[in-house]
Amino acid sequence: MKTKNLDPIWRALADPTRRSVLDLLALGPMQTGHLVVQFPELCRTGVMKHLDILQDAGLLLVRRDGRQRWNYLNVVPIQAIHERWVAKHLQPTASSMTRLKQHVEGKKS
Amino acid sequence: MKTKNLDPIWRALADPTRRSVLDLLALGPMQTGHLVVQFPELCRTGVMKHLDILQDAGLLLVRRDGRQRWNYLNVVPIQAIHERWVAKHLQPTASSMTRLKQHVEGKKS
DNA sequence: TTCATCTGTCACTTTATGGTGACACAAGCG
DNA sequence: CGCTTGTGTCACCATAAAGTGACAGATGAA
Repeated sequence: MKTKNLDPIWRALADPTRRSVLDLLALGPMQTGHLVVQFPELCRTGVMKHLDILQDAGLLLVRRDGRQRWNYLNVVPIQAIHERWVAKHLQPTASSMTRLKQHVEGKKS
Repeated sequence: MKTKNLDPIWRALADPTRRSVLDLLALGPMQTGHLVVQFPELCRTGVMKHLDILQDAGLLLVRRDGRQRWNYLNVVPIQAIHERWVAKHLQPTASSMTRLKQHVEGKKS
């Protein structure tokens, strides 16, 4: 497998509005219009631009049904960031999770 | 404890250069000048602006020694992001780590 | 068909961000 | 004292990004 670039994912996650969108989608898929009304301080076009960025990052999956568009959360990119960056930096600290993992695996080093 | 805002942390992590800085500091503390030469495509001022942003996010700790400044990596904000955001989103998927954890703990639910 | 609804797209403005050069300053060293 | 070294700071520029209104298209209902 080729090494995917994490930059678009980081960029997408940088914005608080986009993270709110992901939080909403974590509750279940939503159609665009219903997602827009969750952000009264923004216009529809503004929200849709955020959705585009999330989609480009692979965090948002889209399924069309008639004239409605359903937006799904995809956690795979989050997992990629976690495994290829966050975990790497937290490893030296020996967090509870990694310590537990090493304990179970029978400490190889 | 009051709920700290994660926004500056996300913003700091959004830039690839800043993530490279953190990668370097993960190897050990460095003084600013030595950090600057690691980025030949940037000028000193540019690197220092990145350091400022990292410092504001709490990802970078500074200790002065005479006319030299030593930059330290601080993983606590990364841990905060992991615990208060990443883990929350990865939980429903039951990643290998969490599945393992639940297995060991004797599946409470 | 006619109309309302949901979505897509375009041009545009404004603000934030990344990046640079110039200057200033204090700490060491001769 | 002078001089170099390592930082700090300021004004400035170019570009990216957030945000908006207007218009167009396609679907579904009456």
